[in-house]
Amino acid sequence: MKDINDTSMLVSIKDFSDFTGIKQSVLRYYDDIGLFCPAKRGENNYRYYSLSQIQSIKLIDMLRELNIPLKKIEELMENRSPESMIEILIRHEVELTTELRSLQESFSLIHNLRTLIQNGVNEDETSFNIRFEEEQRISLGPITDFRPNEDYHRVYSNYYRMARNLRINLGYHIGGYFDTTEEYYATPGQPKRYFSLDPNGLDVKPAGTYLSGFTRGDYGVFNDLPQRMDEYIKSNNIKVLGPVYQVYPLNEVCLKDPDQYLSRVSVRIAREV
Amino acid sequence: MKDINDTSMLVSIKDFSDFTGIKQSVLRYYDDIGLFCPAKRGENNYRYYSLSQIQSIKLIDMLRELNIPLKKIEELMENRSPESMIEILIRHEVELTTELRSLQESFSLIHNLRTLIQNGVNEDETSFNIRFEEEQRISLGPITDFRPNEDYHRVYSNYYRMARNLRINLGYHIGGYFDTTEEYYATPGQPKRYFSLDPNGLDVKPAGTYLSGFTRGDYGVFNDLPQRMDEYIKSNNIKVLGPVYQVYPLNEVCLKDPDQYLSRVSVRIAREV
DNA sequence: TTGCTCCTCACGTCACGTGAGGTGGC
DNA sequence: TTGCTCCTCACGTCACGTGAGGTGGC
Repeated sequence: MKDINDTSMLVSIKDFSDFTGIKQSVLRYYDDIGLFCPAKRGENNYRYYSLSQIQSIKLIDMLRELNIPLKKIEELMENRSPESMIEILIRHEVELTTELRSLQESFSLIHNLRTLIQNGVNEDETSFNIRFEEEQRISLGPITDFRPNEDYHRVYSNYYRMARNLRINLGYHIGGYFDTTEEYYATPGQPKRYFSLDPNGLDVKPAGTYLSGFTRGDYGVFNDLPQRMDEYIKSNNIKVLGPVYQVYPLNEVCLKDPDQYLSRVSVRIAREV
Repeated sequence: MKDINDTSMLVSIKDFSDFTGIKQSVLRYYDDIGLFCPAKRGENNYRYYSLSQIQSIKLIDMLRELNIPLKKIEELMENRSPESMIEILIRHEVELTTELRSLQESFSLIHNLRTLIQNGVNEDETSFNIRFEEEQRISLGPITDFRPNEDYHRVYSNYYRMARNLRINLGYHIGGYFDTTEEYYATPGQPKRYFSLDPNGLDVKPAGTYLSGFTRGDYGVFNDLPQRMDEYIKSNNIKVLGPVYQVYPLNEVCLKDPDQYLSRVSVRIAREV
């Protein structure tokens, strides 16, 4: 007969693992390094955990999820007191909020990227299309300083360097911006500015009706898209309003062959009547 | 003279590391295992990364943050296509939302715990106090089946087992609940129910004025608190309204010595006139 | 020459995961 | 006896981190 008072609150490693979701191997490891030991050892050397230990291991697991090294956690649990615990918990409330913000950032980055790729995949890239587009937040970079006939490399590099100082998030897709279609036709490889599709950006690509055309090829390759767009606009009597935006819905993020990259050039136009 | 077109978009490992926030050692490691290689190697074997690789490494870093093994990520980048990328991104948008939810859960767990401990630390535990308390969500467990004079061990264990099936989160603090003060005075070691301080719980501890008393000691120890409370209520002519809640603001989570655990018993009363 | 960045190679480390081989209660 | 859970010990592994020792351009 066992002493009920002693053992009914004690559970085997399997049960404790089931209760808490912490793997048995992890529990054994924590015991080995002295971080978290079972309340009791049986005569057969079995580990027995008390139910009230659940809250402690949950706390340890949370601190570990916050990437605190086990050594630190051990130190902390060794010297625990209400005051020190409060201090630690406050610190991690703060860290958790920044964690949450960074996860939300990741989410919007992934979401943005997917939407962009889907746009590239779903479009009929052989012809122009006209569509209403919602307002989109972006980060516009400074005015570029292209020399005549210079390719994009130097200026684009500078954009990257400046972007860091301007706190422009370079994880988002980067595109080219032109003030007018004329500017685009004249120097299609030399955007007036670069911009980042950052949903927290301070600038905005306005909502409106946009005309979009496509072409395949590596960065800097625009083929005959400018001429085609000019002709299309003229022959359809389209009234062009806003700036021109160039993005690469399909680039090295989802393609290996640069010749297959897909760029889209879109310009805001007056709504058809 | 170097070919500007070839190198101006290329940056050293240090610059690339600075741009992206990915450590040099990590970049070398990714190159070693073939996950992410520099766009070019110099004649001196230096690694040169192209700026357009920033988006790719950002994506890789995000996938890694989602705990995807590098082997999988490599596989994925190796066979990347717009379609496969869209699929992966959608899957991780879903995972990120559950991640976000679990972080929020962690946050409320930590916040709850801290508030509880702070209550324990800040109170004058030698006397009773009367205070207004906000409504608090909780998860009430089923009615307990104590035998006469039985201690809490068996019943409390059963609560834990049932809690799992009832989807009560055992990470939150657990307390005892009594319907009336009489019930508490009669059997202070045998709550009518147990409950969890789960902010997503379906039950509620109502807002109102509460009388609280304290005592030190291990789980199940109540000393003379019931008598003291009875006397206090009678001699101050307090009108008792609601149920009695018992919690342990200071327990093994923040203390090593069980004799120092602090329990608080609070009961809703009519507001003083 | 000096300082700086870069390289490879080898070994360490952190937090486990995975058997292998054996015990013990129903 | 069988199946199940538990144990220890040793080794593997994943994703790096950390020198040691050496190169190369301004």
